[in-house]
Amino acid sequence: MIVVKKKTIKDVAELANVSISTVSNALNGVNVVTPETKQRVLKAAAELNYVPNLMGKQLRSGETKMLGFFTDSVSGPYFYVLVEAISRAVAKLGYGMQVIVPSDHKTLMNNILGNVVDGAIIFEHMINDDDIQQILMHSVPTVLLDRPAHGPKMSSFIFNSQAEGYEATKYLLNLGHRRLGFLAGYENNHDSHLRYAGFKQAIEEAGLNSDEMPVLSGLFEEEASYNAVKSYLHYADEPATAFLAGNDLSAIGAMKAIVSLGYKVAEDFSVMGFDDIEISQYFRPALTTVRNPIARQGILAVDELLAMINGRVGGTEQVLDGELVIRDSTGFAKH
Amino acid sequence: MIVVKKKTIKDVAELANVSISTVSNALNGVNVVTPETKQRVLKAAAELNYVPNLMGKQLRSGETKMLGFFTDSVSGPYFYVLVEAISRAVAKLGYGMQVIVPSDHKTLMNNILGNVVDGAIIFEHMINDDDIQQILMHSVPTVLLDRPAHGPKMSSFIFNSQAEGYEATKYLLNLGHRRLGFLAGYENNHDSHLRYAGFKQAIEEAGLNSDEMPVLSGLFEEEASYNAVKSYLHYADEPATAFLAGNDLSAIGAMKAIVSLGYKVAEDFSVMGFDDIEISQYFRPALTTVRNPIARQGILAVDELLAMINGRVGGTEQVLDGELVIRDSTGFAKH
DNA sequence: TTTGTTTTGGCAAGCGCTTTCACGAAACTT
DNA sequence: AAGTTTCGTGAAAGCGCTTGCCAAAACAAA
Repeated sequence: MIVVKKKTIKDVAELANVSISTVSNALNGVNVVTPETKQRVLKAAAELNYVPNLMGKQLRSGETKMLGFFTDSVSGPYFYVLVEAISRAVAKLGYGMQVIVPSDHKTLMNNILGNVVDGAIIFEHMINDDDIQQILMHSVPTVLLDRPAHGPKMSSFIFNSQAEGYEATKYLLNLGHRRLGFLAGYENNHDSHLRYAGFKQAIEEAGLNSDEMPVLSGLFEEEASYNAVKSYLHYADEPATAFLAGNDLSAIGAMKAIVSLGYKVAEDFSVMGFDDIEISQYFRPALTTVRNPIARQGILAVDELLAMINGRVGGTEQVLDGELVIRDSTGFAKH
Repeated sequence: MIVVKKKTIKDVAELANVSISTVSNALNGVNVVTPETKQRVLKAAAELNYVPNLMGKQLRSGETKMLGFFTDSVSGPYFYVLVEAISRAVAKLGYGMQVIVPSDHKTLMNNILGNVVDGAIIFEHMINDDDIQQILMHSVPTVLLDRPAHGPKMSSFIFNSQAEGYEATKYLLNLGHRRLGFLAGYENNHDSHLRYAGFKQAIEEAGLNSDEMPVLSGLFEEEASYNAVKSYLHYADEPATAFLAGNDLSAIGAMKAIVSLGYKVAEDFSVMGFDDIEISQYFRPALTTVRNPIARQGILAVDELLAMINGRVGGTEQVLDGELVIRDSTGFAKH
C-alpha cells in the first residue's frame, strides 16, 4: 500500500492543465465552464483520488452546510428518536448533521460559536441564559429543545408538560380514583415541576385537596422509585390507589414494588407514567403513559432552523401536545 | 440586542495592542509571552466576546482534535450505547466526537476524507472494499466496527458471532431440545450468517443433522417474525421445541406468536435471541439471550484510534466475546 | 564598554479553497 | 472593417488562524 501525499485542488489543476479557479468551477457545477474542460478536470480529479478539503472550503465560503445537534444526554429514549428524525430531515434539505457531545462547557460554546456548523439545535442542560445571550450576539441560528427561549430571536420547541400532567390526572380521576400519589422527578427538573402543576390543577378542579395527596420525590430512576413505593405502600394507613409517575422508568419501578408486595397492578393500584419509552409497551402489564411527539419535534426544529439560516428571524416558541396512551396498568378504583 | 460583527483574532490584537501572533500564543498557552501581556490579551478577548474560528484554526494546523463516528443506522439499541461509550472515552483523551450520519455515499466519503476529523470510527454498511482502499490511500486513521478489515493498517473490532451462535445452541441442546428452529436475519447480514454457522456447528457436533432443522429467513423485525413463527407452528407436524432467533426483536415476535396460539413460552417452546437489547429484560417472560460488550467495543475502538493518530500502525482485528444471559424464555424440553 | 545569550513579540507565509475581476478570443452587430 | 457583446479562463485576493523566523530588547558574561 503506497501512501500518497494528499492531493489538493492545485494538483488537479496542474494535471488538467487549467487554473485552480477552473477546477473549482468545474467541480462545483458552476455553469461557466465548457463541457470538454469539465471532463478533463473531472478525469484529473478522479485520477488523483482528489477529495476537497472541507476545512478550506468552509473557511473560505463561510458556511459548512452542517447543522449541529448539541446534547449532553446521549442515553435515554429521547436521544435516538430525535437524532434519527433530525438526521433524516436535515439530509432531505441538503445539509449534513453532526451530533456533538461536548465534554465541558467551554467545548460546547466553542463548537456552537466557532463556525463549526451553520446552525445549532441545542438539547443541553449545561446551557444557561448567559450562553444564550452569547449565541445571540454571535448571531448563530439556534433552536432550543425542551427549554423555553427567554427573549426574542431564538426559537424553541417544548412539550406541554403541564397540560399532560393535567390530562393524565383527569384520566385517573375519571377512573374513580380519589387518592392519587405523585412520583416526582429530580428537584430541578423543569418538566417534572410542570407535570406536577398539571396534577395539582386537575386535583383541585375535581374539588379535592392537592395537599393531601402524597408526593414522593427524586424518583427518576427505576430502583429509587421501587424502594420508595414499596416502603410507602408498607407504611401508609390508607394508601393512594393510583400513582402518577414523573416518567416511565419511575412508573415501572412502582409497578415492580406493587407486584413485590403481592398486589396487582391496575386491579389494586393504577400506575401511569410519562414519555412512552420503548420498554413501556413491552412491560407487563403494559404501561399507560403519555407520549410526546419527539420525532415531530426534531423535524420542526430542523425546518425552523433552516428557515432561520436563510434569513427568517426566529423567536417562535412552539408548544407540542402529548398524547395519552392507554394500556393495561390503569383500572377503575375499587371500593 | 445589538448584533456585533464577528470578532477575529485581529480585533483582539488591536484592542490589546499586540500582534496577532502574540494573541495566538497567549490564547493557546504557548509559554513565550509575559504574564502581563497575556492578561491584556485575555482581557481584550473577553471584552470582545472573542471565540476562535475553528475552521481557520483547523485549516492551518491540519488537525481538528475531533473523532468522527460514522453511522447509517441511528436507531437500534447498539447506537446509543456505542455513542455514549465513545463520547466518554474520547472526552477523557482530550478529543471531541462527532456523530456523522451521512445521507449518501459521497457525503460519507467526503466527510471521512475531507479533513473534518482526525480519525474515523466507522459503523456503516454503505462502505465497501474500494472505500477502504481510498481511506487507506488518504491515510486517515480508521477503525471499523462490526466489520472485518480486509488487509493491513486498518483495525477492526467485531463480535464473535459464530461462537455466540454455537454457545447459544449448545445451551438449548443441553436443555434437551432436539428439534431446533433458526430464525435468520436478512440475507446479506454478516452476523446472521455467522450465528447460523455456529448453530449448525453445535447441531452437527451433537450428532444431529442440521439440514433437518427448520430455518425461517428474513426476520430481523418483530412483526415478520411473529407472522412466520405463527404460521410455522400452525402448519408443522412436529414443530421444533426451541427457537434461536437472529436477534432479540425477532425472538420477541416469536414469543408473541407462541402466546397467541395458546402455548406457553419456555414450557412449550423455548426462545432465545441475540443482543440483549433493553426491552429483553422487561419483556415477560424475560428473554434468554446473548449480550455483546458494546460499550467495551466503543472504548477499545477509541483507544486504538487515538494510538493510530499518534503514529501506531493499525491492522489489529480484535474479536470480542459475547455472554450468555439466561432468563425465563428457555426451559427443558418436554418428555 | 563590548560581546554573547536569552527572552519577548512581530512579520509574513501559507494551510486549501472560493470568488471577484480582468483579459483575450470568439461571436455577434452595425 | 470596426465596434460591441458574450464567453471561458486565469490571476490574485483573502477567509482566520498558527508558526518559523527574525529583530529588538533585556540581561549576563567578559
